[in-house]
Parts: sequence; structure tokens; C-alpha cells
Amino acid sequence: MKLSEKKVLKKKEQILLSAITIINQKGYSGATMEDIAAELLMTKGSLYYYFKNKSDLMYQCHNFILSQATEDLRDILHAEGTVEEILRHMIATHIDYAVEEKETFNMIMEPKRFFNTEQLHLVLKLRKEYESLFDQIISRGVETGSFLAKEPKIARMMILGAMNWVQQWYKPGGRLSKEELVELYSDYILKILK
Amino acid sequence: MKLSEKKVLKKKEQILLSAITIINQKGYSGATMEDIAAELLMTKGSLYYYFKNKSDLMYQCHNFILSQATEDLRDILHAEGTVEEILRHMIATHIDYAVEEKETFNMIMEPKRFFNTEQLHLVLKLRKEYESLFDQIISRGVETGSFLAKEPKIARMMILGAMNWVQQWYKPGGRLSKEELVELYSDYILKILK
Amino acid sequence: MKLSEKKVLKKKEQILLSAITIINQKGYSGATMEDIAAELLMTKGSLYYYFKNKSDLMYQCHNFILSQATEDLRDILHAEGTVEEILRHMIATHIDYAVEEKETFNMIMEPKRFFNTEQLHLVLKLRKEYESLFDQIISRGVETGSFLAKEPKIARMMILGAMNWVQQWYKPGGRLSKEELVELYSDYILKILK
Amino acid sequence: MKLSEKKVLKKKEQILLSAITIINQKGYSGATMEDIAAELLMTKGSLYYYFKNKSDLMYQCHNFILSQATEDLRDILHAEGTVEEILRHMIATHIDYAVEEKETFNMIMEPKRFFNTEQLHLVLKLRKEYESLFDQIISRGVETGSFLAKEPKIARMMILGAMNWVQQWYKPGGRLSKEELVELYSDYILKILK
DNA sequence: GATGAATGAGGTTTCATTCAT
DNA sequence: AATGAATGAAACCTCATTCAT
Repeated sequence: MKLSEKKVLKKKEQILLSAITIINQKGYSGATMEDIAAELLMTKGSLYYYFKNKSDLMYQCHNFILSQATEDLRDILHAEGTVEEILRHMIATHIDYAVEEKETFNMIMEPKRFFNTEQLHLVLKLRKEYESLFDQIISRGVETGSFLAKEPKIARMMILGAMNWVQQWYKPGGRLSKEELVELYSDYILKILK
Repeated sequence: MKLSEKKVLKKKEQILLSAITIINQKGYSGATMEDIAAELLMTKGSLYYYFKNKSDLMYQCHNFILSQATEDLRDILHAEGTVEEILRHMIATHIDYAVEEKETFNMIMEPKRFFNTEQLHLVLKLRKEYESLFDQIISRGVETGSFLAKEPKIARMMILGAMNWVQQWYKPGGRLSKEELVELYSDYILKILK
Repeated sequence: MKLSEKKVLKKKEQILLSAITIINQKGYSGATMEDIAAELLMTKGSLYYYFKNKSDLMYQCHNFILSQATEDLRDILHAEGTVEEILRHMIATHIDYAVEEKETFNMIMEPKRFFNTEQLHLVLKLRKEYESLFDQIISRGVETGSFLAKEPKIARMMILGAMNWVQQWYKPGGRLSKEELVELYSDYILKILK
Repeated sequence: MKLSEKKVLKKKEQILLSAITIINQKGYSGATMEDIAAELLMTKGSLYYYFKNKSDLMYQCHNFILSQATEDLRDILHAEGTVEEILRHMIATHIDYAVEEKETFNMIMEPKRFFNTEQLHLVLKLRKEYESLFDQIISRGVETGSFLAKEPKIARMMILGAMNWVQQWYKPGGRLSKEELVELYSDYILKILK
């Protein structure tokens, strides 16, 4: 890779990070190219040097966060520990993304409203991959006898939904610390899997 | 109430129903006044005879569905049956709304992005009321010894989240019928409360 | 005249009076048919039974006030008194209209912006008639040796302008009472005519 | 100041000048953003690159002319000459603005109908400043014994009103040249101040 | 690489006007 | 006589996108 290409990549990442900040504040449709450029002390026009259009930028933001979360989860999944320990760790990580990256991570957002066919395809693939990590830990738990799940996919969806919902009501600095929240959620989730 | 007022109310409801259809297809920001008018074979301008502005219309759509769901749940809550039967019935109803009314019912949608302060206040109140119906059945279950919940509010939130998430993935006509889905969900949710 | 016609005339006058109130508050373009109807506890549509269109209504409002003022001034002009007394009386009356009827009386308003050709013709004629009353008293004063005016029309225009301007700055309840104001204005105007 | 800023300023001025032309023809509410854009062979949207909204543009037009007139008058006020000479010069200038810039200069227009609170504040301040220049020359005249004025503010208002009214009736190319008009007005105004 | 400037499509809103009842 | 309801034109404004420099 040439030096110039590296520079471009770095700039792209900078833009993504700023865009993510804005999206988390204003949502996908609320965020304007102007907002994002302003955050970077750039002008709208420049963004088009790095990204084909708004949809492309939004897509890459979602991808960026989701890929990162996927990587994090994968590391956790392959680390040492009992099935239960690993699941608790995964729950903590997921909730952290949901709370911190709110909109951008938002797996709740209907992707077909924002992305074109090609992007959609990749987003769905990535999401599936992400979700499968939970499937893997569940099935590992079932195999080792730690978990019990009649319809493991359904259980996984319930778990994901329960966790994503956190971003709707959890306010940092409230009655519960994030750690307490995570523990409560983990306990309940484990009940689902017993 | 005068006849003319009744007629206006009826027309308003017609508009709401059409608007709800459109919103469920395109989301709140995706739905245009033009779209909604077209669905009714009216012109944009006419909508403003019945609603002050777009925000007002959107707000009333959400309210309409949410109020209806609240009423339905309240009836269920006050009907005969064991705690478990009632909860199962409530779950079935909620999931039905989540699947059928998708966007309009969407309790995931952040209301402050679409509604003004005054509307926001009322929406949040209505949502709280809705959620409290689940709190009531849970606490009844706890009192009668049917349920066990260390942190009932957290449990309720998990349950709501799990159910709302259904609208992200459930496609009617898929592997599972809605009835099977509801049964599986109910079983899992009861596990949370044991 | 039939009774029904009389009733129509009476209603028309009622509408005019309400319209005048609104116009004085919001100006010609600011006043909407809806505003005017609301003031009368009527509906927009009904106004069209009495007036062809908005322009027609506006026109008749202006006419109404201007005709009334013209009549008032004519009476004053033909009453007993010295030239100076009569002029002072006319000034008092004009200023009163300018202050009380603000927008509707507004002779400053460019009529061609609001009225069609035919209306325009009549408005201009009426205005000319109104202005001529001041010309008459001035020329009477010149004839009797009370006034001196090299270019009486120019003097008259200055006087009208000075008086109309009052409505831009005079606030009832300020430092000056309307009576004091009128006296000061009269004194200055007489200086113009000496 | 950077070159680019200068260019923006120049363009803004161009737009202001075109807008002023249109406003003088159609008035503030009659002038549309489309009209103004067309005059410049631009599109509506472009105007919003330079001005926040219509109200902002209108406000800056009024300000532009009023500031220019204020500067002109201030120069005259501080130039050599007898009090009477200076006043005559000021009158000539004011009448010129009133006739040439009609609507935009229009001090008769009620600013609160077109401008928001903040703009209103500045407009009123600017107008006060403008009017004070006439107060200054009057008071100078009174001090030097050239003028006599019992209530100088009232006199100034009459004078302003008389002059502003010119724009209602004066048509270039009529019986009187602008020079003759100005001379007649000056003579009459001096009578007020004797 | 970046920018300033412009564009144009598309959205919301207002309002005079019409017309069947 | 009056009204309720609908219409449609025209206004304002936003914003993703383009492109010469």
C-alpha cells in the first residue's frame, strides 16, 4: 500500500468517527452532510472525495461499529473461561455498544430504509455474523450441558432484543451503574437459558 | 356531541388510519404529507384542515395506536384468568401490535426526534402507562407467589425489549406462525419470571 | 329598498367593521379571510356571499373609512368659524383617523399594490376628493388673507405627510396627550401657511 | 480580510442590490425569493447560501439603504456651511432616497411586521440614529439663533413625515423637477423652524 | 485533495377561492 | 345565507449532490 493510500484510509476513519458522533446525536436521517463536515472543520464537498454519497457514508459508519463489535465479541468467544463467564462478558460488551454508540450501533434501525441493495446485502451478512456469535456460545452451552434451549435461535433473538432495548431507557448516572445493569441482565438472561 | 363534530372525528380517524399505513411502510421521516394525501385520494392541503401540521399528525398516529393497545391490554388485565394466562394473553397482544403496526407502534423510536415538547410529554406519559400494565401483572404474580422477580422493573424492560425486537426479524409466512412464535416467547418470558 | 336588501347592507357593514379591526392590527397582506371571519364568528366561505374576493373587501374597507373621514371633514369645512379654527379642527380630525384607524385609513399605503384597476381608479378619486378639502380651506385662507402659500398644493402635501407620519410614532398614553399633539401640529402647520 | 471573504461580501452586496430593486417594485411581502433569484439569474436555493432566510435578506436590504443614507447625512452634517445650507442639503438627500429607493428606504413601513425581535431592535436603533442627525442640525440652528423650535422633536417628526410623504405622490418627469421640489420643501421646512 | 458556490428536487405550509349542501 | 370541506397554486426552506478552480 502506498503512503498516499494510507493517508486516505486514515482520513476516512477520521470522517467515520465524526460521522458516528453526529449520527449518535441526531440519528441517520437527522444527520446532514453539513453537520458531519462541520464537526471535522471541513466542507460538505470534501466528504464526497472520500465517500460516494451519504448512503455510503452512513453504511460505512454502521459497518465500522458493527465490525468492531464483532471483533470484540469474537475475541471474547475464543478466550478462556466457562460458558457462563463468556456469555456474561459478551452481554457486557453488547450492552456497552448499545449504550455508547446508540444510533450507529443500532441494530434496531431497519437497514433497508437507509441502504441500497448492495449495502443491504453486506449489512445483513454482517449482522448475521454478529448474531451467530451468540448462537455459538449458546450452542456450546447446550452441548456442555450448561444451557438448555428448546429453540436456541428464538432464545438468542429474545436476548438480543432485551439488550438492545436498554438504549431506550438507560441513562448513565441514574440509579443503576452500568455494571449493576449488566449483572442484572446477565442473571435474567441465564434464567432464559436454564 | 353534534353530528358535524362526529363527522370530523370520523374523517380524522380515516386520515389517521391512512397515515398509519404509510408510516408503517416508510417510517416517520419517510412518510410525506403528499403520500398520505394520495392514499386518501385527497390533496396535501386538505390534511391541514384536520391537523395543524405534520408533527401533529404523526403524533396523533402514534397516540392512536398506543392508546388502542393500552385499552386492549387493560381489558385483558382485568379479565378472568390465572396470572400466567393473562400474561400470555398480554404478550400475544403486544407482539401482534409490534408486528402489525410496526413503525407506528414502535416504542423503540425515540420520540424526541419527531415530537415537540408538549407532544413528547404526553407520549412519554402514555408509554409509561402502557408499561405499567406489565408491571401490574408482574407484581400480581409476585404477590400470589406465581412469579419471582428480584428487580421487577428490569425484568419488565427485558420483556418489552425482547417482544419489540420481534418486529425486526419476524416475517409472516415464515417458518413459524405467529401463534407458535407467541407461545415460544411466552415460555421463555415465564422462565424469566420463575 | 327591500327589507332583505337592507339586512344585507347591515351585514356588509358589520363585516367591514370587523375587517377594519383586523387590518388595523395586521395590515392588508397580513389579514387573512380566516382572521376576519373568526372575528365575526363566521366562516371564511360566508364572506364570499357579501364580497367578491379579498381585494374587494379590502377595497371597501379603505373606502369606508376614507368616505367617513371625507364626510366628517366636509362638515367641518362648511361649519362656522374662522379659517384658522376650521383648519385646526380638520387637523384634529385627520390625526384622529390616522391614529385610530391606522392601517385602514393609511393613505400611505400604495393602493396599486392591493387594488385592481377599477378599484384603483375609485380610490384615487376618493383620495383626491379628500385632499381637495384641505386645498379648499387653504385657498379660502389665502383669499381672506389669513394664509400665505406660494405653492398651495405642495404645502398641502407637506401638511398631509406630516400628519400621516404621526401614526408611525405616536403611542396613546405617552408623554403627550392627543390634544397636546394636535395643538403642536396645528401651530407648526400654521407656520407653514404664514 | 481574506480574498474569499471579500468575494462573498461582494456577492452579498450584488444580491442586496437586486433584492432592493425587487422590493422597490413589489414591496416586502410582494417580493418572493424566486423573483430576487430570477433578477440575478440564480436559483432560489443559492440565495440561502448567503442569507439565512427571507426575513434576514429583507432586513439587510433595509439596513443597507438606511446605513448608506445615514453615512451620507453624517458627511453632510459635518461639512462646511451655514446651518441652513446644511439642512437644505440634508433635505435634498433624504428626499432623494425616499424617491429613488422607495420601499426599501421606506421609514413608514412598520418594521415589526417584517422583522424578528433581534432585527427589529437593530432597525429601530438605526432609525433613531438617522433621525438624530436631523435633531442635531436643528439644535445647532437653535443654538446659533438661526432656528426657533418650541418642541424640536415634534418639529423633526413633522419634517420627516412631510419628506417621506413625497414618495407617495412624486413622479419623476412630472410638472416639477426634483430640484424644484426640494427647493419648495426646503423653503417650507425652514418656515417651520423660524 | 479541498473548497466554495450553485443547483434542483422535494418537502412543509399558507391561504384565497370554490361549491355542494 | 351560511357552512364545511376541499382544492391548488404559490410561497418558503432544506439538503444531497456536483463541479470548476
